[in-house]
Amino acid sequence: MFKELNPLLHSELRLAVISLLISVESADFVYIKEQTKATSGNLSVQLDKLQKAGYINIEKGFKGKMPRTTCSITPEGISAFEEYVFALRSYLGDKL
Amino acid sequence: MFKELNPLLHSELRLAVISLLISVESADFVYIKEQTKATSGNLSVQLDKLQKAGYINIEKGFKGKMPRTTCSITPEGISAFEEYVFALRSYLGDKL
DNA sequence: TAATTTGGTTTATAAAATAAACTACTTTAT
DNA sequence: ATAAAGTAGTTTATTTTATAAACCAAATTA
Repeated sequence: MFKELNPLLHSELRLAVISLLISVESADFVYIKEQTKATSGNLSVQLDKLQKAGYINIEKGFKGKMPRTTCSITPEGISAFEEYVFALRSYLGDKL
Repeated sequence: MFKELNPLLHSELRLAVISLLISVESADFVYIKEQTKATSGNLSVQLDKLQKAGYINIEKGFKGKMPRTTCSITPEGISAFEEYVFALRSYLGDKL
């Protein structure tokens, strides 16, 4: 009846991050923070979880002298997102 | 960019309950428990939250001698669900 | 009448989200 | 040169949520 919703993606902020990254080659911390309106702390924690799950890559470098954290989605991240959306349908009926 | 997801509905079990109730006139505790595969404790707690939010009605009665808890969705529950689905779209792009 | 089952509720524990505080540095102003 | 303010985050602490475990009352079955 109802399919399981991947708890890693069933989180407003993590879902927003994945949703953002899926349509773009990469995005940095600051940009993601702006788009999602997350606090730095929350974003930092959630990016970590997504990375540990293998859903995103995080690269740390510098833009000039300033630190820069760049994120991109992995193939596993893409398929996890697609499965999540598929599972969601079982909850939304014809609404979606 | 990303719309806020009503946290009361952004919960696997509560979403399943609402999803179930929206397509039916009413359903009792045992039926909801079966369909959602929830434990009694979890279901009891989540039904309470939905009721306190005004999203569902809970009627307690008896079927013969056995207690029976019957739930139905309210108009507020319906519109909250519809808004939730609408907000979700902002996360799902063309996937849905 | 003694288990066992049904239909739950309450309480305790674990996990998650969020916010606050902190670190390390850079830029700007004095 | 130094202090103040800003950038880019991380870490830690607190609150909130979700889940599970334990419990309760009544009914049914053996």
